[in-house]
Amino acid sequence: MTRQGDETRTRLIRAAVTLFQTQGYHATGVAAILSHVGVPKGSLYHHFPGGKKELTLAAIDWLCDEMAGRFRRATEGSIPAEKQVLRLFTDTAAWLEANDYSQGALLALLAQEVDQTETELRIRIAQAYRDATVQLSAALTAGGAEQPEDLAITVMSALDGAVARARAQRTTAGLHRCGEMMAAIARQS
Amino acid sequence: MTRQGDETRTRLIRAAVTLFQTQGYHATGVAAILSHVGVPKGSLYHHFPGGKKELTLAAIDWLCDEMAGRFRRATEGSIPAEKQVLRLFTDTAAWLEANDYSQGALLALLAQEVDQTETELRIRIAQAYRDATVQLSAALTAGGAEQPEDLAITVMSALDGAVARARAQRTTAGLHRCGEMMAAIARQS
DNA sequence: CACAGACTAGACCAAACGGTCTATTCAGGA
DNA sequence: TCCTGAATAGACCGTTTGGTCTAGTCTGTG
Repeated sequence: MTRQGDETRTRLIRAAVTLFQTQGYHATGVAAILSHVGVPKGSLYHHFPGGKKELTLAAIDWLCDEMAGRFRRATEGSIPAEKQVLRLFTDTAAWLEANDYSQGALLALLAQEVDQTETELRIRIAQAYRDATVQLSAALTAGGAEQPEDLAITVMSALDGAVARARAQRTTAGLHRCGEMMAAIARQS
Repeated sequence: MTRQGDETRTRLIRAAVTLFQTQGYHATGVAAILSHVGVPKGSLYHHFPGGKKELTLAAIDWLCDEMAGRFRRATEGSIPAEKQVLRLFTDTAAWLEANDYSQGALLALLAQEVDQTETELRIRIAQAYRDATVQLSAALTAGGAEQPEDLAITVMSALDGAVARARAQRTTAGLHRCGEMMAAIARQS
């Protein structure tokens, strides 16, 4: 099997995720991704003949897997839904602070940035939303939530929106206040 | 007073808001804004010597005024907070459908797209968030909410996040489900 | 050792980007 | 009427964009 090749491939994907999350899709040129990885153009178009678009699709898949893993891990301990929700917000807040607000909510970003005519990308993003919802919903069910799917959708939406606000204000205060309110819903539902 | 001039100025701002909302900041070139208004480059740089950045600042201010007006109007009738929240979501859903999901949550978009080093823009966006929160908070207080500010932050965040999801999925289902959950919080808080 | 395919390397391209600059048109006051 | 400054008009500039293409370099296998 290709060793060096696969390594380069995943490094490109991870760089794309990182850079898309910091500045968005359109602001991130392929040159930036390349220089971030330290790889010439030929490599990118070897691994992703479809160019930036194909790399983006791979990046969405990668993110999807990561979110799924994160939610699945939350299920294992049978933590109460309320705790799960609260932790989702506090963890995200800590993550934002740790990287000085340079990262963000990738799905929400792409969902709004990507042109509606780019059907392939749009559908993949929609699918990622669905997958994440299913995973989180399962975790919340295990945590005793009553309306797990509605709760999952609401929590994810609030989280995405709160991340955007936090980045502009460079404070996680709103994220924490939002998290407590959402935890309160989880307690009663 | 300049008549034609001011007209062109506001048309440029409105076009910027519309286009930023559909494709984001970086995907919208000045040429696109110009051709949307039907005005040559000279006019833009006459009214906004600072170029794209200055136009964006004006666009944020414009949006800020519109949001403020919208929330202030909600205060007038002393509508229960629960109804206000629900209507915020249903109105937004209707708006999204009406323009075929071409528009979106501008503040959230800019907050995540704009580089952290662009301090001036970032601060203006943060200020817009604050202003909107104060206005919505006031409306919710008039509607009998107990923790109006926390509720305002949470509702705004959920709304922004739900809009992003709705655009990717081209459905307002999530928006409505999210809206009902948020209305439930408003009822109890 | 040799060869085939995976992979790297970067020069090169047309198009589009934000922005500058000069020329021209237009309206209102002296 | 003439003049002045606001406003329009668009050619033009250097840079950067995503993408192509041709060479060259590894590496595992026969």
